[in-house]
Amino acid sequence: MSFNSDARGSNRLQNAKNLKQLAEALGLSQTTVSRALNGYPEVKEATRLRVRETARRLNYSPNARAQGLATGRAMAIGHVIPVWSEHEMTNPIFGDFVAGASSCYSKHGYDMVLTRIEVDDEENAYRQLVFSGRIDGIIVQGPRLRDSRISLLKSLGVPFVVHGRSSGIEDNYNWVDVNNKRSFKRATELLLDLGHRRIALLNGLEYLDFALRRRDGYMEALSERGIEPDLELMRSAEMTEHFGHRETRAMLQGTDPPTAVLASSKLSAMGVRRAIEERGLTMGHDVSVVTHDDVISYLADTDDVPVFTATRSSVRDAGRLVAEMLMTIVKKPDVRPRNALLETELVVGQSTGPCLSRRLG
Amino acid sequence: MSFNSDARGSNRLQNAKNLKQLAEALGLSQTTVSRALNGYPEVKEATRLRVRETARRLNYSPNARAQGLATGRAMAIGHVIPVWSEHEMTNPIFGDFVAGASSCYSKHGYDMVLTRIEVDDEENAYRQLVFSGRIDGIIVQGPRLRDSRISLLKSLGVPFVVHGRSSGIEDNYNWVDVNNKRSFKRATELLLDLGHRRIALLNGLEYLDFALRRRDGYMEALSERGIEPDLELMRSAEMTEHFGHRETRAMLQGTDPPTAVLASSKLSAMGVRRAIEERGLTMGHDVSVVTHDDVISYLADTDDVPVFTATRSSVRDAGRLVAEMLMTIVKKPDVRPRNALLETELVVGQSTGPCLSRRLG
DNA sequence: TTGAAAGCGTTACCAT
DNA sequence: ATGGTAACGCTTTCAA
Repeated sequence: MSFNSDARGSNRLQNAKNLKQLAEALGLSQTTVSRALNGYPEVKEATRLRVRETARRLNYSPNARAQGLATGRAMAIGHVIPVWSEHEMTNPIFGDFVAGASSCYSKHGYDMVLTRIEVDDEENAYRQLVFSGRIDGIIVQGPRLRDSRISLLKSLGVPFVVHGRSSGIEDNYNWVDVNNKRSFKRATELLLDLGHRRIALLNGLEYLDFALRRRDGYMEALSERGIEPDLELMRSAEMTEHFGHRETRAMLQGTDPPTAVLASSKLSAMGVRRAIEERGLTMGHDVSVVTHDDVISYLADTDDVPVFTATRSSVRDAGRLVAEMLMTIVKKPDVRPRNALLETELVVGQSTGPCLSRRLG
Repeated sequence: MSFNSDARGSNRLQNAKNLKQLAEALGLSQTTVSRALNGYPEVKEATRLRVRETARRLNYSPNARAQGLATGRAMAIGHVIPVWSEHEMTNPIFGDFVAGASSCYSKHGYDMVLTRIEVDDEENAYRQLVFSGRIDGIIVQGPRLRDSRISLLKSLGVPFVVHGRSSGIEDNYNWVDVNNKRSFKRATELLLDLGHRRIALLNGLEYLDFALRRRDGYMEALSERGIEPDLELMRSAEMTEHFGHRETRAMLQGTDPPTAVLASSKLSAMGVRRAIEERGLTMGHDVSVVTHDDVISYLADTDDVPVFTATRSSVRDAGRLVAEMLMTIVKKPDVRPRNALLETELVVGQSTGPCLSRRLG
């Protein structure tokens, strides 16, 4: 019946699975169709419209692999989750950070590729990732002290932005960071001003650079007031609820317990709270707690109650910012390294908040 | 100077950027090298070893785009973040779920591609994603009532697994879900057994299927005890801390406040707690709170204190399971639809826990 | 056991 | 303004 359906109604095709079919249906060459679709100026406006319309009607959508092969661009950014053999290191902030970053990418038409990389053969894995051609740029998470990835990625010639910094690296590189040292110094000073002398620090894993900076700030504040740091009050591990609970309990059972706790994350602060309440003590009365998530700004999230927690949106903003920076570099690779130091703001309302209320001494 | 460097020291190349160069360095054809690297049986073992060694030495790594173009496989799985124009819907569980899933993918050598899709033109976006060839399979998150994506993806012929279910869909499809209805029914019954009659439900957005199921369970438990549900006590929105705080405060200010709150997420439960304490009431004494994250099992996370929270690892396990299922389907597309209903377990320790302690009546 | 050559779906260069 | 054709880097027949 429908013999020769090709010659007669060549534009009555159901679907165009590739450029060739679409071009045939239109009676145009692949070249022209490609140009029309990609907005090249040399194509007649009428043609462009007809091409667009037909492409839509035939449900055509380009093959990203082939596009990438031809252009050298992958239209995707890689985020790497470092995996230690011991612990999995799931960053509690991860979700919001990713949400912010990916919203930026999608604005530019980019995708986000998540890869887990074993820290053991990191070098090889990054090399493979870069040469696989799946990505155009990389976000480096959780930089360590003198992190070797920075020089590696530089030598590979791939655009990258580091979320955080790596102490001990002389080279220039792109980074976005929070002023961890300053904010922990200020938080410690705040507690000192309130009369506290036994201030505990529940820090993240101290091979991560941000944790080192936080400890520095804490130590500096103490030493400037002539207070000897007590190693009993300085604990460091993955920032889980369990960690906060365990260490706080241990410290409260000690001979000279802390009157304040500086917790490195919201999650561990929850554990701190639990330990305090278990002991029949009251938060903000018997023991003060200051939380610090890896954030841009500390905000009171309602008008009348000051709380010291990372707002979800601030983390998202950090993701967005890092991504935005990478986008500009990817699109214009010859820009010089840039960086942004986001000052942490401690917003303290009334001293009647639930966490931090008691003035000692 | 180094003219003809190609012919003389052909295997003294620094790096092989593609198969061609590697083959030249080895004095073999691309075909043989490809076969050697991909473990085809017809290649001599000595050759394979030599090829592997040289590939390593010359830092060769295959181009995934070209591989994908040639094989039709992308070695990547797509996760879609649905975006409503109004709110961004960042699932608090997202991070751990992704961590679990990606650990499964990496075990199989797959990557994970995150895409944001505007709910407005969902159909088109999914179609593009599939035909772009960037992915071999899709994880569907946050299914709605009679979710149209299921039939769409089926018709597109792409392997997919749904995290959750969609009520009203007759078709078979692959899914992994928690027994939301049953667990909320049991949680409600638990509170009823303790003598509570005014039980509030802080539910997630009720166009999401899981929230509907939870409400069903809550309602069924009430009706079986002959209790009329009070719409004043049933609130539904995105599960944020702010939501928990706002609604709880409103309810506690009402004429007939609840004596117990069933919160749909840990985050909103934190808000509930804050509202309770602001009012000078005590958790577990004046008001009981049961939290339910979207989890597999409810576990007491220490030996001596029962708490009703989602453990992070359980969410991770869910991600792993969903991914594992998709992997088997992707590798063997002709398997029949399968699904898994993960029973929620309520572990209740002593009734002396911080959240749920008071026996009324 | 090895190799030559034809795809895979695009884009980009060079004509016209 | 449009078309032919050669890349892009790999896998996979088909031959030898």
